[in-house]
Amino acid sequence: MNKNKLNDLTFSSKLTGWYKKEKRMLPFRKTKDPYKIWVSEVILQQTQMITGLVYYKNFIKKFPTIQSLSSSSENKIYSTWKGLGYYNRAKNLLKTAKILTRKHNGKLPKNSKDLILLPGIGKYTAAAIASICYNEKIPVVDANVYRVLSRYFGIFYNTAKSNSYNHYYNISKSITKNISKMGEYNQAIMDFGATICTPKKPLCKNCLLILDCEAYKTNGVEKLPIKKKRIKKTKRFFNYFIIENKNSYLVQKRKKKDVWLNLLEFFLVEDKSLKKAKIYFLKKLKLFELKAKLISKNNKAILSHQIINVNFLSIYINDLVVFNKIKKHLKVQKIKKRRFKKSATPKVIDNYLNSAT
DNA sequence: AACTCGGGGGA
DNA sequence: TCCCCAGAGTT
Repeated sequence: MNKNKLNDLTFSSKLTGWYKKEKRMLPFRKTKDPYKIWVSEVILQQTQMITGLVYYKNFIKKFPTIQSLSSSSENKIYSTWKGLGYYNRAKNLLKTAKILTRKHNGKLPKNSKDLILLPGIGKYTAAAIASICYNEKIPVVDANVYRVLSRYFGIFYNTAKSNSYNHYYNISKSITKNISKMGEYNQAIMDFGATICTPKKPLCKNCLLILDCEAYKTNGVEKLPIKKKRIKKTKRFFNYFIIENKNSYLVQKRKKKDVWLNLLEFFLVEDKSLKKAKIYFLKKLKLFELKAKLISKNNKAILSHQIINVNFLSIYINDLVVFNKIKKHLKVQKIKKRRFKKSATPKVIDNYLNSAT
């Protein structure tokens, strides 16, 4: 992003100017009652305005004050919350209401540091309540902030990273130095994000910031913010038993719907524990006098969706009769070593074969 | 740092 | 179907 833009304070001024004219009329905008702001912020966590509004009205009607909430029961609150989801929010509202009645003279703390100590009030909600109700100079960081700032300033920081909150918090701090009404600014950027700078099909034509928007300039509005969910790689543990005599291996073709379909491999026992795999293998053979000798450990196959740890164990069998018996028992095929080397095998097996010679 | 917690809106 | 939403708490 263009660092100079962080010193450009017109962004925040323009935004609050826009907000004064264009803000949505919402019930909790008519009040600065910290209780109502708190309830609205909790309801709107991960919840769109159109969904949350009805619940907000019902909730305030049933529980108009902290006292009425704290003296209620979990069941009664749940019935109001029914269908909204994230039920811990309701649970924590009650929990906090009781704490407030017991320890805080029945009122919410007046600053973000104390607010954040309460159950269900995290970084965002603490900043929202403190700035809106008490004009504390603390920016909120929510999904709207990620979106609006990343687009306007051209920020490619991955919002899926856990540090993204701090990243955007610091940027917000530096661009709001001239803002005196922090609560107004916070609501402005969120309202703007919800109505103009929307996730999909943003209304750029109605945007007063269009001329300075980095994403718009580069035709990349809908590409921001960046949210790279990293694919979680499942860990697997392959233990290959190399059953061999002088010239041949016993091998199998991979059939199941899985990685390496149709490739040739050694006899496989998939188990996190090498020891268990060994026991399983020898038991299956009923040949306890044989020894599976570990020859190569911790080879890795790193695929797009999984990491496969591979061990190789060797069982050398001179006796051709025994060799064939095992072949039949395990339902595997005999193949010349030279030929196996040329066959299509997984990369880890290729590596093994090449390193062994 | 990754998981889990929900349900609805909208494309 | 998938992505997204005025996040927080737990492990």
